[in-house]
Amino acid sequence: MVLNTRKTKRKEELRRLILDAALKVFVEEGLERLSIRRIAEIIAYSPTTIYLYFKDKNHLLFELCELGFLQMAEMNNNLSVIQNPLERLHRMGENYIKFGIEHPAYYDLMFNQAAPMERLASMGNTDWNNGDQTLEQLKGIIRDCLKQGLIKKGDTDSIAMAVWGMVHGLVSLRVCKRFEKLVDAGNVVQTMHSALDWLVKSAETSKK
Amino acid sequence: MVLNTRKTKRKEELRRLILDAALKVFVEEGLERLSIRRIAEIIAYSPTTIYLYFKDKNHLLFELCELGFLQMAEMNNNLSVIQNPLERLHRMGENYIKFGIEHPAYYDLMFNQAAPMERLASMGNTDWNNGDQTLEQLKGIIRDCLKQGLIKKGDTDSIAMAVWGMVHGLVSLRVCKRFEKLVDAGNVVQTMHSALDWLVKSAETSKK
DNA sequence: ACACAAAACTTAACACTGTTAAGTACATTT
DNA sequence: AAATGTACTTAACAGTGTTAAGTTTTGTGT
Repeated sequence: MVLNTRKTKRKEELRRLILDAALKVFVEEGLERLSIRRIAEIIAYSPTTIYLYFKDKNHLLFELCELGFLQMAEMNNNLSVIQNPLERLHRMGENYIKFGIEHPAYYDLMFNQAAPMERLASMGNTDWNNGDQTLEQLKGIIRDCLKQGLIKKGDTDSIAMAVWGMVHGLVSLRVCKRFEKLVDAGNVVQTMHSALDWLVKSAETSKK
Repeated sequence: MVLNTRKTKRKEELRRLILDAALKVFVEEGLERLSIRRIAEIIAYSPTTIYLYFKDKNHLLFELCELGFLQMAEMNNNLSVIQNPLERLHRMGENYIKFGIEHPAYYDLMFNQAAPMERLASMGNTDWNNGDQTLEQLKGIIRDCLKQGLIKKGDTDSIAMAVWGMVHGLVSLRVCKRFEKLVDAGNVVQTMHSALDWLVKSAETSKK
């Protein structure tokens, strides 16, 4: 028993070592430079050893994704203290943008790359826990906004997808290097925020 | 002179043959299966021949992008007949969604993949004509909306990025297979449209 | 302490990828 | 007919993910 846990612990340690090395490479050098052999080199093991801990590269990338979602969820811890649902919605959007700007490699992997989703597909798993969880949080906030009459009436799901779609679209354009070609490089973040501001303000019920 | 044009014509023909083959592969089998060797096999030439017509794979992909933008621009030909700028805005969004749904491989290449943009970067070209052109068209429509007081006052650029961001975000989530994991597969397109409807309605000045 | 079994790890290889240097075959010009 | 230039190919390099088979290390029971 004790031996068993110690054994699994050792296994967990190398697993973690692999993930850390992978993280380091793809954050510092980009996803295209993240190869099995490159990871192996860093942790000073043979490339094939990695396959004893991860079924294939997609599985490894998927777990990096999970780490990313963990970090994103952490970033949203500051939401609970905000009383006003509309403000909470606004802040969630700002958090999202912040995450994308600060962790573009993570973001790309979590939302743009095909590889991590292929892991899900290969296991017959049709739903996507991490994405769903974040979306549910967003929907909850929007429901609160609707309940309190802070935004105009509408279908929760449609509004949620509109809001998420917009922030994702902005971050995605930036991460995929389409944004900076169209807006002055210095203004990118500012433009993203003012677009979000406009959206929230548009959705708001005119109080008067 | 005549010889010269005939010669360049022959060159153009093989160029086009390569692009067509590339198009066929990446539309039917996906971008990851589009390799130089695969193209060469289809056109029955040696792989290296392709390098006589395209500097590298990024240049080839960039030109596929251009074809995509051409097609997208064609799709927007139906805008000019619409008198009401707000309706025109709405339709432009619908066109965008339609394009993304009908040509996911093209869309991925045009907006998500790094490769085509690397061509621009490698040539020191910092701006992005095709994207800019589409964005300018959008801005023009928004300016018309503002001028006629059809939407609430706001900065043209911010509104443009909000609108483009949203439709791009939705299409992008769908193309990258994040959408269908969160919404019933049958409802994807419908959800996208109702999100767009909500946005346009929110932006609209309440007439009464 | 020793033999055996199981776990951990490596070597070598396969089938791919983009890309380039060098060589060949053919058409055109002189 | 010889020389030049164009079009194309062969062979190779350096890299990728991945697997089968072999080796080394570790743990266990006697």
